[in-house]
Amino acid sequence: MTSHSDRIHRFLEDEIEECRVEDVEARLSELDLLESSARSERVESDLAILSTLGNETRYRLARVLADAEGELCVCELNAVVDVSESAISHALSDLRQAGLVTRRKDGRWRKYRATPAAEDVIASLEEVRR
Amino acid sequence: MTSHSDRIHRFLEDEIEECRVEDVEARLSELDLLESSARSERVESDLAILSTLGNETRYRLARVLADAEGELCVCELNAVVDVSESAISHALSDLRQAGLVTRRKDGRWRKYRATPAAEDVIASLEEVRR
DNA sequence: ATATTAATTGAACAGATGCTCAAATGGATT
DNA sequence: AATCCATTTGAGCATCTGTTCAATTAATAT
Repeated sequence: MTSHSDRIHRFLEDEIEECRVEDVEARLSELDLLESSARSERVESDLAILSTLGNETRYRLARVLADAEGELCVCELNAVVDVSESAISHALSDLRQAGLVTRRKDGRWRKYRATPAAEDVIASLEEVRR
Repeated sequence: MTSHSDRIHRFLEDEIEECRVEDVEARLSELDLLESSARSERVESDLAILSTLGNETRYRLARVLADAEGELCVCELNAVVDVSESAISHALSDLRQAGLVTRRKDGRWRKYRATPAAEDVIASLEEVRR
């Protein structure tokens, strides 16, 4: 920990003319503030969303559901993503847990739908590409 | 593959009154269209962004950089994220490869900055939370 | 030139992840 | 109730990931 402070000290000496212990401490607490604004609750939920979508099978399922603008049956998703039924079921379960899809039972069929969260994140990626 | 078609056939029989082979084929090609609109080039870049941000160390670094609204030195990031220098360096390298941060050399210091891509995706997660 | 320091790179390894197979569940039909 | 079928669940396993340690690179200072 002290080695961090030392390095910050030398860094600040390069950046500003004079650097005192107080300056280092001030900078460190600014940085702490930036970090802590990433509240742990939020971090957890963001990480769940990002890491869940960061897998090809789950990403494709989420995209198809978002693009479908309505519900799709598991059997339809099965026809579209090329892994086993079991893998799709696992993937949908993960997506559901991350709040990215919802499920509705309809007789023996199960119908899934993308949530606004999934739509927003996917839309932002579209945005990123201009 | 035929088992998929069979299941879709039964599904469509449940959904609409009459279901012919053409209906199944029509539905399958609609689904194919949805899937293929996820162009492979795009899929690759989206997956890089999502899976890169979907790790706590990299996510925290990206957030701090995005919130900083300017560049930060590696030594500053080091003070903020609690893993080894080496791990931070690896993480920054991954973020850079995914187009989420840029690097500038300044003497012996290296300064990183979040890209608009990182800012957009992180902002969309903020949005998701209302 | 030599030493010091900031940052990066590569190897190695523990732990996480994502898939498939087999079995289980629960609705609908006979 | 017995069977069929869509989907889910759990176990097992190969692969991928993320970290640390040790060594390296490159810029500065002595």
